[in-house]
Amino acid sequence: MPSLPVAGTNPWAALPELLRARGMRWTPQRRTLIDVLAGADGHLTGAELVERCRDIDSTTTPSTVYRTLDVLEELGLIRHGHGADGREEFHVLPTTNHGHLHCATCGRAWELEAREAVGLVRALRRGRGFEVDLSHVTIVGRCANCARTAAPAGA
Amino acid sequence: MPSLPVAGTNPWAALPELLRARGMRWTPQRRTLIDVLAGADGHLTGAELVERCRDIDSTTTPSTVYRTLDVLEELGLIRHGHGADGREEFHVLPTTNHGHLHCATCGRAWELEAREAVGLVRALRRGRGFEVDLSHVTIVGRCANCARTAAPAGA
DNA sequence: GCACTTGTTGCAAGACCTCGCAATACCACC
DNA sequence: GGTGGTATTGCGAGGTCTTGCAACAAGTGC
Repeated sequence: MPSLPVAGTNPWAALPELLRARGMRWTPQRRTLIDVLAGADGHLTGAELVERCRDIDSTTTPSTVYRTLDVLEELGLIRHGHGADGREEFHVLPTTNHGHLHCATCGRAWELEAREAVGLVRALRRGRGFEVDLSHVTIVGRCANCARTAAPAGA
Repeated sequence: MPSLPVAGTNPWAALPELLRARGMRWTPQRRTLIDVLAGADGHLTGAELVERCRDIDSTTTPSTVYRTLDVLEELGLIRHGHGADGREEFHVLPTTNHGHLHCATCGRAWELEAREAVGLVRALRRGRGFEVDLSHVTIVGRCANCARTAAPAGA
């Protein structure tokens, strides 16, 4: 299980050590991706990440970025989920465990706080023994704005 | 909004009429897809559907299948969501509105019944005015089996 | 400082899905 | 049954992401 860096310190700074401690390596390509991640919090798609890495180092290849993202996720530094269109979305430094809300009409996204989902999480645990990974959850629907504008859905 | 065929009748049989009533057309390609859908209930990925259509008619092209699926979804005959890996999953004849539960470890999937999610749905409606589209929801986590086998997750 | 081990990279191929465009063929109407 | 409008198809190109493989280079020990 990921041993997260001490809270309060800059987790990116500790990454080279963290990698080496696990027999992994600190490479220029990884540094590039970290630079991008450190400078951008919030939600990013895989493609965006690749593009920003290319801005810094034009030789960046997608496979390296995606593989490094896997590593970072294993270390607990990022989380990924899937947006409403199934595209990957990465979330930097998930200090609070949360899911996502996605409006199918306007495309905007919000964070779904753990306390909002606690009922569902508990119900599934009790009823089925199912452990929800909230960070991976994307709830699709219609936001207040779009629900008002459009006619209410039939079903 | 979709005017569903009368409950109890075979909705596939009514499809040609339903299409024509909307100025749409009944084509051999669509018939092929319907044959596949009628013979397979449950959850299917887009790729699976394409493949099965090719078994019947080897000239089937993916774009046609995906476009027909869009049409069928508009008519309310199928629903699509995204599995844990972000791949599209189609659900045939959604008689009950439900979401999906997906185990990230073993890959199995279950249906998430509306009553299990009612708390979340209500909370989001009250708190944010957000209307959840349950059929599009996939909750990822670990099923009872896998949760028992593996060490419990840290967070 | 140098050689070695092996984790990483970059490439190429491929899977899945989308989109624009020209050709086709459904089907409403006469 | 023939005709015409237009929904639909098939193709090709493109975008996102994954995987296998050979070559490379980070970090270790001498």
